[in-house]
Amino acid sequence: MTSGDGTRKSQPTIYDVARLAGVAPSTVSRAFARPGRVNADTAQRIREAAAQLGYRANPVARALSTSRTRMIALMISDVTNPYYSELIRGAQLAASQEEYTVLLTDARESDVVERESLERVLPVVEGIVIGSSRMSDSTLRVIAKQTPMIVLNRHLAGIPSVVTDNPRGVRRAVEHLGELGHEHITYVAGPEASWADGMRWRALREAGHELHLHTRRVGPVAPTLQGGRDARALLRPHLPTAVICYNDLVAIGLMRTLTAEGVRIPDDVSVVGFDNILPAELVSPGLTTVASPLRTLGSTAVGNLLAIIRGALHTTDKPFVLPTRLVVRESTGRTARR
Amino acid sequence: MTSGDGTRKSQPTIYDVARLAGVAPSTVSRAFARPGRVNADTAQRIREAAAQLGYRANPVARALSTSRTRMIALMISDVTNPYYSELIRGAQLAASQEEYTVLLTDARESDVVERESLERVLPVVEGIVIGSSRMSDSTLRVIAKQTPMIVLNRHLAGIPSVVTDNPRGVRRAVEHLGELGHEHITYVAGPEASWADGMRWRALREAGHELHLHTRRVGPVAPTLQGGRDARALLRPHLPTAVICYNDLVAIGLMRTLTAEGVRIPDDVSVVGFDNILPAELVSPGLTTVASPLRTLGSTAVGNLLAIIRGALHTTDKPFVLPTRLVVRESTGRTARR
DNA sequence: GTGAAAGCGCTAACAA
DNA sequence: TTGTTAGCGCTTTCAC
Repeated sequence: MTSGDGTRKSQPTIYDVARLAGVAPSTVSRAFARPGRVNADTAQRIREAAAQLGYRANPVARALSTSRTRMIALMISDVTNPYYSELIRGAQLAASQEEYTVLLTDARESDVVERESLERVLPVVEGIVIGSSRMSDSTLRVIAKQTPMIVLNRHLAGIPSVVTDNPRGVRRAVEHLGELGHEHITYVAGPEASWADGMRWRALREAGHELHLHTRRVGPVAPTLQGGRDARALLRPHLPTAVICYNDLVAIGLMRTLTAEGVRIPDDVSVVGFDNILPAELVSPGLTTVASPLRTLGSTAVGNLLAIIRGALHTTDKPFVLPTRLVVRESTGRTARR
Repeated sequence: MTSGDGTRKSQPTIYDVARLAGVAPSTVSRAFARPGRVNADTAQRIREAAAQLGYRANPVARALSTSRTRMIALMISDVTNPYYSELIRGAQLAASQEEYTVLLTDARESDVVERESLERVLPVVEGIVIGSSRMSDSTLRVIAKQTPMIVLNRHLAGIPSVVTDNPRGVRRAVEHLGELGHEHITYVAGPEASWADGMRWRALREAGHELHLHTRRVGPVAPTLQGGRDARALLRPHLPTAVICYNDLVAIGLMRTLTAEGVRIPDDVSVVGFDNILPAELVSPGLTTVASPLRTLGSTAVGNLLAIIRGALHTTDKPFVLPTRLVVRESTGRTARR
């Protein structure tokens, strides 16, 4: 079969190798799959023949008969968000270690796109990690029934998950702010559907209570730069001295708006984010943030997924918790006011 | 076949649908592939049967018999680099429009990883776009012989490519600097293997010549933040008043180092980058940069690739050129010195 | 240890 | 227009 410009020489098949090596095709197959079950010298002949012909197994054919494609899907809401860069990297790392390929499905912040790309990808992959999704818990459960699945930063009873230790991270941030003399902390909330958002706010309230700091919640806003800009309006009429934002993007958007108004950070207001994405260290002042181990998040998820695919029965229903740490930069400081 | 926890109910096949609809399997196949060639009511029956069973064609089986997987590969050197975020987005956009899936292969800045992931992915895809690659021209040509291919920001005789209009962009940057009173411009070079680097430096020299500005080249440095930091040392003993960097990351790295030293930007030195990645607008001062239409770059590449796959004979050998534009922010200004 | 043969689910001739 | 029949390239019993 030809296509495009010119003829593509079709790859040699297992039959070509078999003929050249003087064995049956099934023996060739065996030689690759279970080298132990074939005579040493036969195997040698086969390997030589294969090398000579430049034989490469056709993964599609293999997948058809074994129904193992050696592909997994990673579903995220927006490739463009720096949050996912490191996560993708981690996922790829873990996958390639076991010779798996990861199919990125980017929802582009749209649920119809999410559905479509999922449908396209689902029948091809052996499992899926949900990096983020707009789908409801029940929809996800339906899918999990069909294919191995693991979710990130979300808790779904019965479905294995990997999450970051929000409570501890928040606690550290609150302590930090407390030490700097702040008495009130305002939380700028992210999407209500976000499990992490709920966790963060709850942890903040609790930590505030324990440490005798007042906490308040405004929002929700979109988890984007624009969301951060929008948050400015929610901070009127009295600008708080300390605010913790749903994520770094929101924090950065807010900081920029504030700075443009002439508000000084951290002198007038301290700002804290979540995740520690690359821009957090690039902006001025540098953003203090509760860092997630993004890369590890990706690799752990894939590692666990692969284990499940291999047949591991994930006994525990508890989420796999990854540690966070507070990265202190210049966006937080002792308040001049009050 | 079961796997993992519990039994996965196997998907209905074309045979199930055929039986339920009371037709031959091939008719079912036809009904989906060429609805025109089947009776309206037969088609209707088939569709109903399929819907009732929840039938979904098995893409693997389809791919095996047609040798069309509806997948293409996008090869990049580093997912973590913000440069690729928008590019990936564009590629996905164009691909999903034609119901193709894109396989991201991330070289992680390593040539062995690049080779491996390419090998794994090549037999599965119908074509490949080279976003960036360490491979030599001749190696790429060998691959191009086997599969449709399109390269970005690189010129390979006989292989279709999409590039950004560096000359014009550089020209605009130089004019801008000239208007601000600068008389010397230093170029911080990127990787020597980079085609874009050569283009940029050459265009800079030419523009400088025409506009009677002195130009100088230092480097090369790595195309990263660290590269930008390293570039600082190359700017001794006399800090130039204007520098153009290979890309935004280098420019940002350099700016940060400079700022940390107390050098004022743009008062002491003006800095220009390339690409206009997200952080360029986030840093302070905002980075003046020659913007590439990143998303369009990705979508154009994929669009052209898909056209070739469909059998378009790409008559022209000339690269497809995309326009650039100068985005002026705060990192450039009138020099105080001289 | 090796070969023969059937089959994975779909498409593509070729007949009818 | 529809059904019949071979495959696509590989894996996997099951004999030998």
